[in-house]
Amino acid sequence: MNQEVTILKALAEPTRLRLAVLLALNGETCVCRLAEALEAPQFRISRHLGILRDRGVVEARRDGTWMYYRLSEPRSSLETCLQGCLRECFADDATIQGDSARFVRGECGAQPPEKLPPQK
Amino acid sequence: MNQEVTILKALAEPTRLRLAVLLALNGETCVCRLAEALEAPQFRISRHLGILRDRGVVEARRDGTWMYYRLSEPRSSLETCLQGCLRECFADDATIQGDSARFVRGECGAQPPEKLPPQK
DNA sequence: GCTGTATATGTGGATGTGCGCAGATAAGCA
DNA sequence: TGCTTATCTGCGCACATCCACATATACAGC
Repeated sequence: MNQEVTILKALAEPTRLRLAVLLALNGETCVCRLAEALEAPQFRISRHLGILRDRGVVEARRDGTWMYYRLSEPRSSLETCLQGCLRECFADDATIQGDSARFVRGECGAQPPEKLPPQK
Repeated sequence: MNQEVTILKALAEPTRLRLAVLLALNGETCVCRLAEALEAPQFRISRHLGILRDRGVVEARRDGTWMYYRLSEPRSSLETCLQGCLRECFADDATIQGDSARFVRGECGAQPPEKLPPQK
């Protein structure tokens, strides 16, 4: 029960929900691209990714200077269900559409060469 | 997006999550039975049901002195998905099992005669 | 009207949460 | 070593949230 509440709390915040949806839709992504997509200052993105990681929603991988975040493997049926929601229930949302459009454009100056494998 | 965050916030609290699961599993229920099942003071149950109603998660019906609460019809794909989670993802949870056991026993002194139709 | 039962709400206090700023850390490279 | 880029974090402020207590409302029956 506490675990479930923790996960719901993690997603019940606009910045974190947008990050989780982007990661669900696009797989492993670096912080700077996420900051760009959300048009939010990098320290805010980093802070919220830290919270998501703390609560087991995402995992991180360092590659040189870059940090790549992705959704964790679900550890409960609730997590499985919620990840399904993230992928399927936000297609119509205007904010998410804007985030995705900026994500695709990806003006993020320094992309490390040929990384970013599509997740799973 | 705001709507979605509002609903997640509504469920991201232990008392409210337990209430929502009970309503998802048992349909329309009066406040006193919910208070019994959760072993929580009535004013706390009432307050949280008010919050859930405020955010569109549940609806209420008055019958004399009693108030009956039930889950609202889903208004978005996220709500549909979450109601599925409420029904299916908490069977193993110890807290929920305790709530359900007390709910079935239902020592709630005054039941209004032959009400409580199974939901939907 | 008055009384009792079921439910809701105003209040104050303690705790939690998100924000921005500024500065810290970490890795790559000259 | 020192400089740059990418990322993280300590701090203080503002505001939201949860709680328990006490009180208020709504209805039923006398």
